[in-house]
Amino acid sequence: MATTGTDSPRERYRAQVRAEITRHAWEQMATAGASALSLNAIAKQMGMSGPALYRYFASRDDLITELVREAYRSLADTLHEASAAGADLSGLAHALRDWALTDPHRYFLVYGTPVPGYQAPADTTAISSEIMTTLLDACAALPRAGAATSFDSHLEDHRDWAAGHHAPSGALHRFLTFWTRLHGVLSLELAGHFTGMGFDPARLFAAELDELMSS
Amino acid sequence: MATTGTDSPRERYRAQVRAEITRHAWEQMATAGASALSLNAIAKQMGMSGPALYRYFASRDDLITELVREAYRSLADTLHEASAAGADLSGLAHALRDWALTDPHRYFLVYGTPVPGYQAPADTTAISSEIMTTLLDACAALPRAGAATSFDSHLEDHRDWAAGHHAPSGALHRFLTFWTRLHGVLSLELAGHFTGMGFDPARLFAAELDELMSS
DNA sequence: TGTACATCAGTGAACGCGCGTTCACTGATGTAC
DNA sequence: TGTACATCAGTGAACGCGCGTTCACTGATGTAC
Repeated sequence: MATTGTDSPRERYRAQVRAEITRHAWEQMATAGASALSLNAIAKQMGMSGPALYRYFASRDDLITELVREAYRSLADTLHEASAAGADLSGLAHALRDWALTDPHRYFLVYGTPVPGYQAPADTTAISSEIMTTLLDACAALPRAGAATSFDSHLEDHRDWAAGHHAPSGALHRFLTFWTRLHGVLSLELAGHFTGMGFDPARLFAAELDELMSS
Repeated sequence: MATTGTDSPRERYRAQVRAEITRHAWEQMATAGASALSLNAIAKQMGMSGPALYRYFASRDDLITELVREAYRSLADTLHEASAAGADLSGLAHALRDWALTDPHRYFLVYGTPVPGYQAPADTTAISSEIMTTLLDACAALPRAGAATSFDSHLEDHRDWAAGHHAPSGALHRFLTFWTRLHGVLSLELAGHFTGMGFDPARLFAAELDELMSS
């Protein structure tokens, strides 16, 4: 027993090839879109035969699931790191924006048009709530300005989703507006709906963020 | 010359069949998603052979283009009608929301994840600016509250997109926040990102709209 | 009103294509004594 | 250190499938005199 099962040469090799497969999958997605993802095309690009990929992924759906997982994991890590480096809610917003601009297709795979019939695996919802918690912490750390609204009290009655988090309902509300407003700007920007309009989307993002931080 | 060329029986029949094709196309889209749209499947559903559809659409891309056009046209008409019936910006927001909830796939076809390589035809951008104009009118009709921001003056320098509209930059700003914020809530709601969270998305939408109307 | 002709909707066969996936196999890599 | 065996990555052939699209055709509908 020189090496453990999880670190044997073969396991390491497997992990490398798996990573190379998903790397090519991301490239192909950026070129042809999420729906055009093809195992055979990826194999060809890697100089392998098509069936070879079945050593690494049980099916095409399995590969897509892995991509979704990678996308969630990457965003959660990005926010964790920013938070650990002392970023406040504004810092997290910029980390989110940078992450989205780095690879728009990755962003859309998580927050874009849903694929009918595709059901996200359980562990991605766990990562999703990691992301929520990080953002909620940052929201709760901000001083509360303005009076409580009727939506605040509605949230007080429906706060199960903020699993165990003790943030006041004002922070929950701020988290939701943070999420929806920044997603609104980002997704329209990434989808190209501002191209040709002339103004700088980064400044719209900044303006929305300003209002979020001071409300 | 009993009937004009645009109203001959044959032309009328053509228009009917075209409409039936797009009707089935929308159904298929709701079931299997935009990328799974298939001419052969539509033909089968209509009890026709596949090649028959080529009398009505030159190609699959041509059909998709028609769907995009229909979606834009439908939204523009919806907002026009609401506006003509005396709706203010808040009324337009509810018309938009109702329109989106009626057929989420239609909404996503216009504002969702872009299909790489697909270029919208010129006339849809014309309809798109009809939509903008209607919303801008409603924004300009609202009293301006709050001081001008630096983003307002940035917009003053880049207002070409508001083609010929004489709205003050504050109205342009309000239009952009209207668009991005409501799209943020709507798209996340329609994509199912709020399911299981417990709160009522309609109330979040209303809360955001309240803030838009009073800022 | 009736006949001759043109238009055009729809069919069925056929094309090439790339897809996901299976299967039996070869050959290299790692393991056990 | 060397041999015998097990594991497993990758291949090539093959499967059935549905796709978009073309083509030559039939038959019904509309038009012109």
